[in-house]
Amino acid sequence: MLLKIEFESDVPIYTQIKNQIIEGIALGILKEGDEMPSIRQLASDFGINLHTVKKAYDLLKDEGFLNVHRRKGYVVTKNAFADDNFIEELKKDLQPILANAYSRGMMQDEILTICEEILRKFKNKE
Amino acid sequence: MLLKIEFESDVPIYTQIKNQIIEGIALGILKEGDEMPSIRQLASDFGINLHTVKKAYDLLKDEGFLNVHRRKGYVVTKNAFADDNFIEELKKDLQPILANAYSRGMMQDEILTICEEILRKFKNKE
Amino acid sequence: MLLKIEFESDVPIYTQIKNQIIEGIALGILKEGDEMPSIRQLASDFGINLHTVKKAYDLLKDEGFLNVHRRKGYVVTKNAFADDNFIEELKKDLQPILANAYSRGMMQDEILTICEEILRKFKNKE
Amino acid sequence: MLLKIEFESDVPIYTQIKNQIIEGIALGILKEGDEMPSIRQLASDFGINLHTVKKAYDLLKDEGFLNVHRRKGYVVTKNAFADDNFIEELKKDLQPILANAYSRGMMQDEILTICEEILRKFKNKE
DNA sequence: GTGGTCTAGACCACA
DNA sequence: GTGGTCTAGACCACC
Repeated sequence: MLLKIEFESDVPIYTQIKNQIIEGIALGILKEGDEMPSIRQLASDFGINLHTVKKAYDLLKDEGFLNVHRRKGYVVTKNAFADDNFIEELKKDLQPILANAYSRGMMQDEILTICEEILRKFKNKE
Repeated sequence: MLLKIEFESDVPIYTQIKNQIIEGIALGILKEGDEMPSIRQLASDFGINLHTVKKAYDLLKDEGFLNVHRRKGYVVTKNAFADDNFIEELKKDLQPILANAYSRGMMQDEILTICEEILRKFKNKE
Repeated sequence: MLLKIEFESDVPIYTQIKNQIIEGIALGILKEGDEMPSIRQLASDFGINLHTVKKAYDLLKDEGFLNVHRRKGYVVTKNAFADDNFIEELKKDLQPILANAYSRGMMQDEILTICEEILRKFKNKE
Repeated sequence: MLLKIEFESDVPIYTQIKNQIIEGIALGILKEGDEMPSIRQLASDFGINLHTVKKAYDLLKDEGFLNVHRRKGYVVTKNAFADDNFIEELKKDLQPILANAYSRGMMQDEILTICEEILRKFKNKE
């Protein structure tokens, strides 16, 4: 699992970490049961503060992607599921992004192809 | 064009305005040449600050969705286009959202269908 | 709304704050729409750190008892409801406490009476 | 007596052990005079540290639920009783839990019924 | 060793 | 003014 943090980005560091871990799960790089690097480890690896890492981990825990094991620390889990609420949020998140692409002249198919490309990289479910 | 502002959203108000105007363009509700309500008008309609509306309008101007006309005020334009930079950004924006949906157990097809649904609402280009 | 913090308690300060706010809602002292004191305000009132207060507020937000309004700050809301998950948790929380009382020789009725007393203080729903 | 330890719970393991033993007593599974498994035994059964088990046992001893017998090891006893202090603590523990349930829209009767259900499982005193 | 809590203080985004 | 993010560093609980 290789994280890449952009310090100049306007997206918060903890969000970058969170997103990349979720992408790691989608890509099959991170599997259920995998132990995450300790908060302090990851923080020192990237030269960031442990609270920043903790916030990312805690959000992932709240969403059901991580669990805290009393001995192993944070562990990948898969309790997150797509309920109706999530689907609603998903649409709300996608809508402005897709609208922007469309309003810039892209065709529906072009946009769909990009979505497909991204999804194809994700590991097929066994 | 009906704007709906959620004061308890974590999305900044100026972003909400900006997004909804872009969506209005995608949906065909706002067409090239349409005059936007004045900053003062819109601000007082929603009981928000002038600066907030101006920030949204200015961002839209920077992106090529609005123009400032000396007499008519802000006017819908269509100078925004999808260059390589934008496509890169688009992918970067979509990736974490799609990964999240996928990691929650949704199938690629399900996710694509949602994208398609959203896109279908947008007005076909004449 | 009067908060009382016990610094020598082994229950974390942010939990004390969180609990008392929930009790305030149950008692009818805090009503939907009420604006909470600002993070900094409450922190300085009690001589504690603003992060501690923020953690309490954020937990309450996650549970649906508070919302962040862009102008008013944290506001009492009532999105929290008792789904099956909550009921499960509730039982899991109550069980050891009630077992302890029972194992110390209290009769079922005695224990129930205490629960009733506590519940009776809560404001009847209109 | 079957213990079940959740390593990913936020409840400390020694507390889980302690609680389940008290519940065992309430349920009548553990009776006065019963010999507990040895610390070593229990620790190795669950792959946990000796100190963790010892801490649970010692706390139970302090509260009057266990006694140390020179030969038999830890033995169930029933010296624990509900003095005024305990009743105070009991109320303090119950209040936030019940307030939470109530603030989520449960009716007083619903909550009481749950308490009753739990209590009913406990063995009637002979 | 791990995570959990709390402090003190800085700077930024938003309205 | 509000909350949001990040840092640096301390001390504790648990295993």
